[in-house]
Amino acid sequence: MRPDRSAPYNSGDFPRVAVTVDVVVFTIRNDELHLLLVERGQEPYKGDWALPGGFVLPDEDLEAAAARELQEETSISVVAPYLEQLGSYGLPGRDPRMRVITVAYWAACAELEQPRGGGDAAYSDLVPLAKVERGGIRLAFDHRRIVKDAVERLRSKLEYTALATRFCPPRFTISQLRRVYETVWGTRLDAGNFQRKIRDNPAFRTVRMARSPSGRRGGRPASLWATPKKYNIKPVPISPIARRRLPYDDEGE
Amino acid sequence: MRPDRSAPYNSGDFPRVAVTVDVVVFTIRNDELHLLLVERGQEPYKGDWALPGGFVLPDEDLEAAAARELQEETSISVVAPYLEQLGSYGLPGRDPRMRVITVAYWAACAELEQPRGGGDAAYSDLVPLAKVERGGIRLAFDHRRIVKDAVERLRSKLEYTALATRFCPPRFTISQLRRVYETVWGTRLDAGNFQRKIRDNPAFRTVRMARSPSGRRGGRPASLWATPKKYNIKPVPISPIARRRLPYDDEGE
DNA sequence: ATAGTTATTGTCCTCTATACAATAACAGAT
DNA sequence: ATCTGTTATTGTATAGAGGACAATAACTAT
Repeated sequence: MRPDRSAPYNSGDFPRVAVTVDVVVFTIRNDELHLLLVERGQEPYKGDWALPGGFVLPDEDLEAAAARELQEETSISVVAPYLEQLGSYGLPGRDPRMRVITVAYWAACAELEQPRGGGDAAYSDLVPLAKVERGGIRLAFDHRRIVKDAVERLRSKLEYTALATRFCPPRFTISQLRRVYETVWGTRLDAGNFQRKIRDNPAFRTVRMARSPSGRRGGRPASLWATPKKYNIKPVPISPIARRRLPYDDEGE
Repeated sequence: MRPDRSAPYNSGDFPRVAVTVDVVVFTIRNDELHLLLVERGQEPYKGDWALPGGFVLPDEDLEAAAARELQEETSISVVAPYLEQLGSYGLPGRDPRMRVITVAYWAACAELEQPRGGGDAAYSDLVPLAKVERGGIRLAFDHRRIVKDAVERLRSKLEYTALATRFCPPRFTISQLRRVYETVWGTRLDAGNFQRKIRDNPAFRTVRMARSPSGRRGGRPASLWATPKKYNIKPVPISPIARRRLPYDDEGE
């Protein structure tokens, strides 16, 4: 007997579930991809790390809820974050207390301030993704799975959008942008070819007459580029070593 | 005042929402892309068409719920359907009766039986997508939006996966496969080049020694291919006229 | 055998990605 | 000022992918 969608609702004739949003917040710090996590102060999973998140409010859109969680956890310093829905996770038992379905989002932010420890929410911190992937961090609920999916989405999205700019300040050089790709993909890219890719791609825009100061060690000053408003760009593989693909592995029929 | 995720739950301390799944079922019939829709027998939106869907049961995974809805609506005839989560839709007010968040899925099926009219659910039918896109079908709730997103995902996914095979019977010819691409994308593809793409792509597998009978009008018999187990393939653009892309349109900075 | 039809392979040509070399424009030391 | 080291940017040559279109193969029907 399933409740029929087309029947009139009687309050209480549908299963009781709670809906939350969780956000995987990515940022780059010291040329390393980081994740924003909060330490759980309560059971279950007390002492483990978790994604920032919480209930969706009665009159709040899902994306608004995700944006709110992002704001609450990162204070004022978020400059034009990119926020996208990742998917929903609702395995029965993923939360031992009750049926909770979570709508996961992920965000890409330029340099974040160091999260202040306590406050309303639990203690929060930026954690290197490498540490999480290596298993050096205990994650609550099914958050490891969510992080894994988010990372895959992020890496893949760099290939065919201008999203990488969201990890950069409003004005940046092509070298800085290249570092983003190299950091997120864990590869090295040919500087010359990368330059050309960006220059010729209409999704990326240069700022006239603007040049960055030369670095501490000299070097020709680079011209400055600005983050575009939209992220979809011609699906031009960015790079010489375009992201390494796993070998194809369809086993038999 | 937001309910804090890390606080212990008291039953009732979280907002009351219902969670449903809706499924966008695609199939190809007579070289035309069709959608499975059900006619609503109750208010709201009585008489309009809606996606098949319903509540998620208390101990049911989201994907299981979607698979169940797909089964219930298509009877036994679904051969190895492809089912994937599309995303969640939860704008307050999308259902006038109460707060309902729906997790949308989409499916690609080989030829379906003609849906039997009444039964447990409302009257259901296969509707040409073209008719929906043209506005010739009134869709309930935000289902038009969901369909739009699903169509975009489907079209895009054909580009870099072997998903198109799911619209074919277990054994098919390359020409049949090409018709799938042409139908879904609304384009014409060069038969020779398409042939080569499939032949050289390790994701697609031919069946040794098997040949299709020649058509009613003669013609060289084609060799037969089988649907692969996995769908991810090298991201080789399938085609000469690889799917038309919209021109890039980032306006100013 | 001939014509009509569909499947499959060949050919040529253009465009793109890549490796790698060369040049440009700076800082700092001499 | 000149030289050296460093970073940015442009050039060049080559291999490969994708596409237009021609040619061949293998059937059915007459």
